[in-house]
Formats: sequence, C-alpha cells, structure tokens
Amino acid sequence: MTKARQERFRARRIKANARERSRMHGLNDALDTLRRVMPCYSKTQKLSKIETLRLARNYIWALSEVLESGQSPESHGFVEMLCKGLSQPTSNLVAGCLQLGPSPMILNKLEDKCGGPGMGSMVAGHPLSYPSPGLPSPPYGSLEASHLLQMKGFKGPVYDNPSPNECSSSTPPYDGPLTPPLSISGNFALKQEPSPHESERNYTPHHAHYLSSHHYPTSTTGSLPGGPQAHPLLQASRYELPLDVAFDSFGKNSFSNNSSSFTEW
DNA sequence: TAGGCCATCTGGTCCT
DNA sequence: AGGACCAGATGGCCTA
Repeated sequence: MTKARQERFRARRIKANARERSRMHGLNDALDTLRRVMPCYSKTQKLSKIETLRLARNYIWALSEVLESGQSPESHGFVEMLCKGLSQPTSNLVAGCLQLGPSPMILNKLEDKCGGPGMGSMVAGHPLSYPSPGLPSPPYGSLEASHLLQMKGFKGPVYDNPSPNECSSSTPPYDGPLTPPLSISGNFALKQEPSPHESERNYTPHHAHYLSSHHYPTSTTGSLPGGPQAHPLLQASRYELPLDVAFDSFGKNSFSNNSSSFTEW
C-alpha cells in the first residue's frame, strides 16, 4: 500500500467515523424525544436507552388496553403494565410519577422543598394547556398516564414514607409532567426543546457521555432479591403476575393477556 | 472493585 | 467509490 493510498484510506476512515458519530447522535436525539413523551420524563434522571425502549413498549401497550378494553388507568394493572420488565429503580420511578403527577399540591410542595422551578411550575399548564386543535376532548385528544389519573382523581396508596419521590437518594426526582399529550392520530403535540445533545455537540470525543453518564437511575439487570425496594404500587404483585403479551406486532390481539407470550427484549 | 451504561472507533456488509 | 447500517471492542464514568 503506497503512502498516498494509506492517507486516502485514513481520510476515508476519519470521515466514516464522523458520519457514524453523527448517526449515533441522531439516534440518541430520537431516543431523547421518546423519553420526553414517556410518563415519567425527567431531565435530571434520564432513563437508560434500554429502559426507555421498554417503557415505551409498555406505555403503548397500557394505553391500548385503556382504549380497547376500557381498563381503568387508576388500576394496579395499568401501573403493572407500565412497569413490566423494567428494572426496580425505573419501576419505582414510574410508579412514583404516576402517583405524584396528578397532584399539583404535592408538586408544589416538592418544588418548595427541592428548590428551583420544576414540577410545580409545570402543573398549571399541564395537561390542559397543551393545545390540541381539532382534537376531541381528553382522553381522546390527550392521553397520558398521569393525565388520565388526574382526570379520574387518582389517589395512590398510602406510603410509610409520605413523600417517596422527594429529593431522596433512593427514588429519582421527578421533574414534572412534561409529557405532552398523545393524540390518537399518532402525532405528538410535542413542544420542541433543543435536544441536550445540541448544546453538547462541541465536545471533544470523550466529553459527551461524561455530561450525562451520572444521570441514569436504572440498570438493565432488573430487580433481584436484595435490590432496591419495590415501590408500594408494585410490591403486591409485580413478580407474580403472568402477563402474557406479545409485542412482535401491534395487531389488536397482540396485547391480549392470554393468547401469546410476552417477549422480553 | 464489579457491573451498568455510555460514546467512540473500527471493519464488515449491503446498497446506490 | 462512497454512504448507511451494524456489531464488536475499548475505555471512561458512576454507583452499589
């Protein structure tokens, strides 16, 4: 290989690396967009990639159940669907969010206690302030777990610790119900914010993930005996409920609880 | 210290 | 030839 050819090859490799980086950034941006429409979006406690995908899967499943079988979103089943296959920390996060999301009073208290703008300030504008022009009234035009719970006056269980989600180290903080409504047409009325990545693009190769690596509360290993304690909403039956649901397709019958088996990712 | 998670680099494969 | 996509390898940070 001549020197000129080596240089060409090297230049090509560098270009390919840059493209690959860009491609992965695009993928991460998409993942971040997905995080924002999840029921427990938090800027400070990002779900890991795998947990984001799992929660998204469960969210679709749970909302489908609400629509198709009329299952109440305030039921244990709804939370269990959301948490199916998630790690214990993520399950706790979701359960905590579903409980705290509906209560502006609690959110405001948390804002006072935790300081800084956050969930409390978001409550007034959410979910009703999300414009849904041309869409029917909720839940048809705006369907998100915490919204549904709010509409139905959901009240969570009583905790030993009355504020399981407040600035504790055991449960990640909840940034507020930032989740925009999901329209039935499949479009998200997404309030576009600049992706975190956009402002982190001028990093040297090894900087990017340092910025966010310590924000991930979850692990992919799932909850095991001896792990963090399950959220009270989940303690009763999380590991005993044999929910057999297939996600290989989104056909109507794919979400039934008795026809096929739940496929773990 | 081990394990989880991440970004990046790299070579292979497929497609245009 | 060049771009997109993929998966394996590598190394760094964080947490338990």
